[in-house]
Amino acid sequence: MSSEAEAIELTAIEPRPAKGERTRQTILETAVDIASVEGLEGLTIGRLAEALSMSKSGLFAHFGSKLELQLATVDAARSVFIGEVIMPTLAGEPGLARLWNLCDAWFLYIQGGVFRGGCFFAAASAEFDSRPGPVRDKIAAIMKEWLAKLVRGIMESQAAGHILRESEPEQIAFVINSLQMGANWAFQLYGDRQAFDRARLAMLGLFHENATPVGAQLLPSRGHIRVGGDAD
Amino acid sequence: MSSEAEAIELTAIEPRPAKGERTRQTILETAVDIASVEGLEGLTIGRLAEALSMSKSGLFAHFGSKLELQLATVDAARSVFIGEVIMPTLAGEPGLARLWNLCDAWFLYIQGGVFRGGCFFAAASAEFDSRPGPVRDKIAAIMKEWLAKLVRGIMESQAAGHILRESEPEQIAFVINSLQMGANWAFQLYGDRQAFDRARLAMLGLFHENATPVGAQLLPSRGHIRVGGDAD
DNA sequence: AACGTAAACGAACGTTCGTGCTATTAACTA
DNA sequence: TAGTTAATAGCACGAACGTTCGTTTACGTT
Repeated sequence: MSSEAEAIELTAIEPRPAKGERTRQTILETAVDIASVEGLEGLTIGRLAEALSMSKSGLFAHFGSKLELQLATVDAARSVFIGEVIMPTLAGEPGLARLWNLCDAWFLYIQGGVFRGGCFFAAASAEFDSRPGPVRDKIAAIMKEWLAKLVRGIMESQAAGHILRESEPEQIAFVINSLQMGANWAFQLYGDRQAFDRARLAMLGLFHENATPVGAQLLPSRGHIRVGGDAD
Repeated sequence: MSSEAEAIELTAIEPRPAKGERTRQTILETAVDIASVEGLEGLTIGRLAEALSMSKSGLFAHFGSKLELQLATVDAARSVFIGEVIMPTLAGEPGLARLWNLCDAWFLYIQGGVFRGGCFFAAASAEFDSRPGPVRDKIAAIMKEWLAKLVRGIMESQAAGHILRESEPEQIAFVINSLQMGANWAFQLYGDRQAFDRARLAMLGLFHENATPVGAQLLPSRGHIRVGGDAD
């Protein structure tokens, strides 16, 4: 883990980051970009160095091993995800409206092409789901964070009286996540932008099924989502 | 493509397959197994040869290039999928019952561990969705076959009066596929067998939403599916 | 301005990758 | 059973992999 870096960051009284840390950040930005397309194994030190116009060895010294590079890359992707999806939806009071915004932010995150290869973690978990080790563990933990975030949002909506108490939060979270996976899959493989409308439509249906009357009023009307745009 | 092999198979009047074809088949069985775990890029000629206790060059001669090996492997996986999911559900008359059986066969195909790495095509499409070329094209085409199969099943159910005419088949097929992706993802990453129950439950809900009264009677009752078993 | 450290480089390592050759063995045919 | 073709092995190649080394450049501090 990056305990060393964090310890340094804590002891230091926030000076402007050292040269090394700055390039490390630059490296990781490119690493995330490459890994989202080529995968975390396809992310090669040589290729990464070439993309950054620096030497393999100079780059390598920042991480010490490929494994550490992969872990750092996953961490960097997590930061991007948090900044892109989580942070913008922290404002607003807990409830169904905020939950919908969170889900919507996820779609925007994919549609906006934050990662060139689509959802970084969908790709990474597919790549590492059969490769035991620290990388897999980290990816699994991060995705659990996301699922837990969804579950929490659903429970908050229940507490606010927006979602039926008898609905099971884990079940709803599973379906939300599945629709996101499905949309990302269709978009990546076919460039199908309709998939986002389909997923949103299905998600709206899911929410309406489980919403109380007061909760239902917080959702956009079904008519606002039209499945159209480019097929194939 | 395997046009050469097919031509040979057609001109011959079905004698027992020649030695070459037999070993080619053996190679592909192992190739599919490895690729489902390590991916189609991780499927290395050296590793494959070692797993089969044969020489790299001897194995290589069967395909002529890595690309052809990958294409043949994808084709072989398709055959397995057809034998495991499609064929068993060809019997029975078109309608909602058969459609449900088809979806159920898919879950059994994953739960049964037909491929060690889970759904071969889910893994393959995630791996190649950002790598243009013949392999990607083939995977995309095969997955389109599957989606088309689902759409056809839904349309047949509409024709049989089991599914509402105003329901859009493509939308339903998208959700079915998403739930399958989601279940496969959760099972591969967390070993979560509950995910199958969750996906089945959601799918049953989807079908009930879109079913006519007569169609609804063809579905298993919601109570038959209990979410339980091992959590992670 | 000079020093000490941190960062980047260039070259080389042992492997493994995919892909050609040329033999040699095994399988089918006459 | 002999002869021919098909199948497999052996070896070598250039390139790229992750990693290590010693050296050189650049930065940050007194």
